[in-house]
Amino acid sequence: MSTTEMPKAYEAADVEKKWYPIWESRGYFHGKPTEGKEHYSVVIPPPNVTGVLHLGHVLNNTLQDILVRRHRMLGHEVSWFPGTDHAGLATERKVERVMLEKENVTREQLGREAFINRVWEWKNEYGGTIIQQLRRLGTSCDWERERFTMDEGLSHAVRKVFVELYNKGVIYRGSRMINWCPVSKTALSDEEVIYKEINGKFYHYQYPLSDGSGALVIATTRPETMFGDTAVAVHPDDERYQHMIGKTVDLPLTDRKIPIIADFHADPTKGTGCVKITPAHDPNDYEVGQRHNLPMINIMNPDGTMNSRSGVDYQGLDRFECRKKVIADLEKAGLMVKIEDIVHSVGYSERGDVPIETLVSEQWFARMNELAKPAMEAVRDGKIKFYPERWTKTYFHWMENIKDWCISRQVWWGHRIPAWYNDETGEIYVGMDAPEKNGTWRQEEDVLDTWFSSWLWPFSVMGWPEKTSELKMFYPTTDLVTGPDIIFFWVARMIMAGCEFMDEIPFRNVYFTSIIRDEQGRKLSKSLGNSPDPIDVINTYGADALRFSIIYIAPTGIDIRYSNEKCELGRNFANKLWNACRFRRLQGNTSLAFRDLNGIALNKLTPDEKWIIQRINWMAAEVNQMLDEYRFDHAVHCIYDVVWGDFCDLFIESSKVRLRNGGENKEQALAVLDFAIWRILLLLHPFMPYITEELAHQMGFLNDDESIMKAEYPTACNAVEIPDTDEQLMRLVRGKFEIAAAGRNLKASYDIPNGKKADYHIKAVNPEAAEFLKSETDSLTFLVNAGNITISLDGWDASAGVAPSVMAELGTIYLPLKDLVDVNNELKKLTDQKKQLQGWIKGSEAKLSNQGFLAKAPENVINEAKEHLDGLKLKLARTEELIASLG
RNA sequence: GGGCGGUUAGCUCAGCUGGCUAGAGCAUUUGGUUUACACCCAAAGGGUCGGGGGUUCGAAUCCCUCACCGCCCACCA
Repeated sequence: MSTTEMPKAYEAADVEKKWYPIWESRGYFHGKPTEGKEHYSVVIPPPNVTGVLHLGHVLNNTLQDILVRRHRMLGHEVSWFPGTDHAGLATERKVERVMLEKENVTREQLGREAFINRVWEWKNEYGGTIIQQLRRLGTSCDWERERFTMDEGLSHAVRKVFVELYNKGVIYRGSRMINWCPVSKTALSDEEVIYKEINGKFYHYQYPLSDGSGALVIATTRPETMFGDTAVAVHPDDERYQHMIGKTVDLPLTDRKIPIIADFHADPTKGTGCVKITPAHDPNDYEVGQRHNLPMINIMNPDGTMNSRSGVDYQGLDRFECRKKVIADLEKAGLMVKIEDIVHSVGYSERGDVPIETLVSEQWFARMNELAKPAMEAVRDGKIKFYPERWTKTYFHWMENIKDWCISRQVWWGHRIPAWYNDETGEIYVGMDAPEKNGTWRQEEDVLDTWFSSWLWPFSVMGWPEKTSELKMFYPTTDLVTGPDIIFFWVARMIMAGCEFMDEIPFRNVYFTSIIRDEQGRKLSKSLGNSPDPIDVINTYGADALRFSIIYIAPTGIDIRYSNEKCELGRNFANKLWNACRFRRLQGNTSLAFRDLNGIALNKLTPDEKWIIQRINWMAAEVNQMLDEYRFDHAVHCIYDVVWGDFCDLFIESSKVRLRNGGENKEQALAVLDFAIWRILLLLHPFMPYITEELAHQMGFLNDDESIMKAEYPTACNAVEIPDTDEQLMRLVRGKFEIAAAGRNLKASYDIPNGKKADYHIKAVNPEAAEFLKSETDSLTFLVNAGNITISLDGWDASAGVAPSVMAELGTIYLPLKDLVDVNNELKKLTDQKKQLQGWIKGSEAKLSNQGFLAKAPENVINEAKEHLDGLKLKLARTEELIASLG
């Protein structure tokens, strides 16, 4: 135990720096598979290896750390599997950008192999940033088990899964309509496309009939795609165009003729009812093309410029430049009819932030509908539970409509698809390693979608496909904590992968975190500049303060409005706790024995002491229950209220009397303080790991080689039973504090400084209250900072001077003020009070004379209502008495 | 178009399966050098619980409906 004086204010920085390395080096974070022990495990949602910590990570990882630390203290064998994600496209683009800025080199100039080496170098140098930042937060990850999605082991798992699914026919290669990002020049999955409402134009223009009998007017938002048109469609039942079906039109700006076809896709109520069909560049048109056997003309290069099929005048133009030229040329040709303003949604690439192109391309896909079935069942059966439960709805909706997953990406950084082509024979070989057969084999250039490794994470981190003891003891994991934004990307796919490859769900509970927004409700983003750096916050307020605050303000299931100032709450709380401990230290005699009330005769405890022990017991039960229900914010509120409101404001204050008096009482008081503090520190540790560890040592509760991390977590089961502690006693203690507050209130109302001692009289409501209050006179005198307090069953004798009063549960407290009080004022106050009481009584009586209420309300509610009415009547009587005494 | 969430004090939010006079923090006002803490203490003011309807003895809470805000999915040639 340190013997140095505790500073007046808690300084987080030094404490945090001190403890983390101690915990880590002593191996406290490491979980070992152990037969016969209860195991608890969590896998981290692996942050991007290029990432830096943001508040989303803070919330997410604090929640996991709370779960993990608590389970460790409950005596379970715990492992929190950490790691990072290679984040294919994101990382590739980041390194590319740095290379371009610093050396003016593109990845193409460098070549595939050299570029990949560069990414590895970059990863090795900067990839640890977020991992170090997580340590600052205090997360107790099992770092010995840290993994990276492109580790050899995990890559092996990816290849194995790919080969297996290919052999089962789940994975196939095919030419399909996909989402294409012209900036990243790669295919994207449907989930990587973000739709934005944008202001656009709706162009109406003519396609002249080839026989010269007139023209069709079509309407489109994308005129530049007309070079890929292979038909114009009208609805089969559309009267206006019946006679034209089967004819052809001259496609303007080209020398092609295209047919007019009848297809129900054409909506007579939209635009002109005529729609141009571009099968190679629009999903709906693709379907129409399939139905009518239309040719597909791809008119675009991978970078979004027009190719030679667009004609010499347009080829090479960017798609949006081309649009302008097409419009101008149509106008020149006199074919443009009108241009309308329109708001429509356009798909954007998540990474490139440019409009994507839908086009037909040769890609690798995974059929998901069969994989989805057992995964849906697992959630439907309750084997996997979602918190909040409503997210199951989103899950089912997606799973029921699941589409094939485009898993190939035209980037270099990632798991290269284990497929080889023989150009001579046209064979395709898919296997764990390159084919040894004769002939020239060329490996597939594409890599897999990042999520194709993430979906294996819960078992690949444990060494799958090897049959490891980790898998045996830690799989399935218990809890998963993640954001609802990746329910499709990750959560659903992990469930499918677990069911498919492990024949077992990957986790039992999924807790979906809130999304953090700024004070105006906007999403946090770098470009808006409204995304605070958590490391700055930690430096300013402390990691514990950040953790505590963010949980305190995070409602379950709805968005959080965050601002740095809100961390003051956690900082202030930490400081409050620090000073409560500091107060205890200043009393001397810290003893290890006291933390467990050893050597203290429990039957001699004072009512206050019994009361605080009960409160602590209650808090322990409550916190555990709240955490079992994943109601983190409630758990934190509960601790805050009991520690600040009950322990500091009431108990510590009232204990000062006993401490001052010394003797046996003092030792007992110290022991109860120690007991309360120790339990508070234990309960709080998962939320505020640093300060609780520091204080546990400062207070002498632990030896230097011990840690609060390894102590037993308080629960309802290990609560301390205190003799002669019933509800009635609790009520009396509460009542005493209430009277004290009433006494202070009187001083404040009459502008008497609290520092000035004043005499009081208390009229107790009954002999029991009188007896109790008398036994607590010292305490009351101190709490009110009174001179002299008389307690009896009689009211204040007004002949001795006017005494304003306040009523409380246990009695009425009078502050005799002689000439300082205006009697009329007092009378008015009391008359108002009387009126108010009469109003309440009237309401209460009305309720109790309501036959319906008496007949239908449950008995306890009726009894409570009666007691309440009695209480009101008593107060009214007391009020009338007071009025009479003044009159 | 379909789904989900939100609307309670000036602000941010509690309020569980309906049941005493709807709570907390911040902010505001007032007072305070009581031997832990001004990152503090004491006290005060402030809400017809988004509108309307219904169920019920009783509704912030359950149902219907409308409005507004936000998110997700589908679609918008």
